[in-house]
Formats: sequence, C-alpha cells, structure tokens
Amino acid sequence: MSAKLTRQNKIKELLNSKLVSSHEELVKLLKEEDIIATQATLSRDFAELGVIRTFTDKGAKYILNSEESGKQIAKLIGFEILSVEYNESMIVIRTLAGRAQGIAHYVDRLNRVEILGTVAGDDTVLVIPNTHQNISAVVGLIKRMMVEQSGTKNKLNL
Amino acid sequence: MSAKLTRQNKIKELLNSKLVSSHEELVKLLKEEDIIATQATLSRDFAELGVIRTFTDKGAKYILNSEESGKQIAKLIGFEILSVEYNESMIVIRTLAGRAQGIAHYVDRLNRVEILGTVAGDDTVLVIPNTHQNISAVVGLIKRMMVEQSGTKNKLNL
DNA sequence: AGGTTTTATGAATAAATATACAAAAAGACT
DNA sequence: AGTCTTTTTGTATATTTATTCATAAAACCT
Repeated sequence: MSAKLTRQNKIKELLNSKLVSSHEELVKLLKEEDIIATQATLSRDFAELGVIRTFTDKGAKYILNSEESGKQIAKLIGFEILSVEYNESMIVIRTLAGRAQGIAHYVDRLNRVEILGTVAGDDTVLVIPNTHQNISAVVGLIKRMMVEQSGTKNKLNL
Repeated sequence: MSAKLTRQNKIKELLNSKLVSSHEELVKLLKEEDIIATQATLSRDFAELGVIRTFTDKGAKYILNSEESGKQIAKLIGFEILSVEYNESMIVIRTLAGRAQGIAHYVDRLNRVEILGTVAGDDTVLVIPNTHQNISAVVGLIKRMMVEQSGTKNKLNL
C-alpha cells in the first residue's frame, strides 16, 4: 500500500474515532502512529477525502463527508426501487413494502442542500426539494444515487 | 426583526442559492443586499448557524447543515424540533425519531384554516397549507406555536 | 426615563489553512 | 540500468478564518 493511501486510511480512522480540531492536531496524532506528514499534506488530504468542517460547542471539528458514510449504509440496505415519479413540487419513490424508511433514511443522510426532507410510509417515499431547486435536477440526483447504489440500472425503469 | 436575525436569514438564503467560497465573498454578497457586516461577524454567524465547509472541484464551499444547527436548539424545545423548513408548497418539520406523529397530531388539533393537513413519518412531519395561503405566514404560525410550547423564543433561530 | 447587564459588532491581530514553487519519490518505458 | 514523466511532499508564504479587546447597541430591570 502506498504511503499516501496508508496515511489517508489512518486519517479516516482517526477522524472517526477522535475529535480533531485542526490540521496540526492531526499531524501529532499521525506521528503517534509513526506516520509523518506536514500540515500542507493534510490540507491536500482533506480536500481529496472530502473531509468537512463542522462546528461543535468545543470549536471546529473535522469529520468525513456524510455522503461517503451514507454510501456505506446504502450497501446494507439494498434498494429495490420500483419507480421514481414527480410533479412540480415533490418526488415520489415507490419501493417494496417495508423498504421506504430505509431509503428515506439514506436520502436524508446524503445531506444534500437540494433536498429539504423526506417522509416515508411503508412502500412510498416522498422527497421534498428545496426552494429554488430545479425539480428535475433533484430527480436526476436521486436516480443517479439509486443506480450507483443498487447497480441494477436495467431492472429499473429509470 | 433584529439586525442579526435579518442578516442570518439572508445568509441562509444566499448559501442555499449561491456558491460561497469565503467569508469575504459573503461580505460582498450581503452588501449587494444592503446588509453591512464584517468578516468577523460572519465567522461568528457561521458558527451559530452550523454552517459547514465542504470541498468541491472549485474549492471550498460553505453550506448549511440544518441537522447540526438544529440539534443545538433541540434541547430547548419541548417537542424536540430540529428544524422547520419550507419550499413554495409545503413545510417540513424535522424532529427526533418517533416524535413526528405526536407533533402532527398537535398541529392538527390546532384546527387552523390555514392548514389543510399533515402527514407524519417517523421523524418528519409534512404540513400542507391551504390553497392560496402565504406559506411563510403558515411557517410563522408553526414556529410561534413551537415557541409558545417551549417558551424560549429568544434563544431560537426560528 | 435612567441605570445596569447582556449581547452584538468592528478593528486589529493571532491562528489556521491553502498554495506556489522546488525537490524528491515513484512509475513508465525503453 | 537510464531517462522521461507524473505524482507526492515539504518549505515558505499567501490567504483565509477565529479571537481578543474595546465599544456600541439592545434588552432588562426598577
């Protein structure tokens, strides 16, 4: 495994397990694991990994992008989307009985600004786009998402 | 509305509609709307609003993380509302898992003509306003209702 | 209203992050 | 092996963001 990959994997691990508030802090944590890197390198790593900075009561906190972690969840769910339809103000996803909650949860975890929220029943998910968003763009987003995750493009009528 | 609230609302609006890559950039955008503020103020606003920084192919991008900022205020509210957001045709109330039904029931019981009905999932309530109703008026109604319940008006960013 | 406390803000500056540039390391291909 | 190309990294520095300290504004009392 390349040095870069080793380091980035360790970074993911550390971000998931510790509260990291600055690049320099992470430099030290890495050093404890015998991985030497400078702040500049971490700055680049953060961009590549899509690390995001959030605010906590204790100041900044760097975490891995939720879209990434969301994708991990998705694999566990296993989508069975039957259809994705929409009118001018919302999108309706049809799925198998009992799957809607999981799909809605996944969509939520994507944390996309384009999406205001979701409501899930048993076999239907309602996706509410944000104001100012072109709804077909959001539909595209969802379809791409689902296809990516399910790998069953052909089965779907997308 | 206080100057701070006006500004923060405009910030939310701008972050949802434009790609903002730095504080200074937002200073200028705000100035175009006749809102004068310095970078220092925006730094504080970002922390309060729970704005997060993500990476795009075009560099940094600041976006709202309603879930995060919502959590900060959640404890202050009896219902545990995380956020109240809306687009041009409906309102989405986020809450903790299992609370949505109770909140929807409460909204129903208000028996307001402005509200056509509600749909509740597990952690999300959809409020459908009556035709021709000004949606922000209905949002105001809901927020006031929540504040009445919690009695913590000033602390909330609602 | 006037006095007191709390909250909000700006200017200056400290602290943190991103980047330009040069050099080293790693591959790729004879 | 050697040469060329690409990728990765560090140093130094530019840029950006957070904070300190002082002041102003707002809220809160009698």
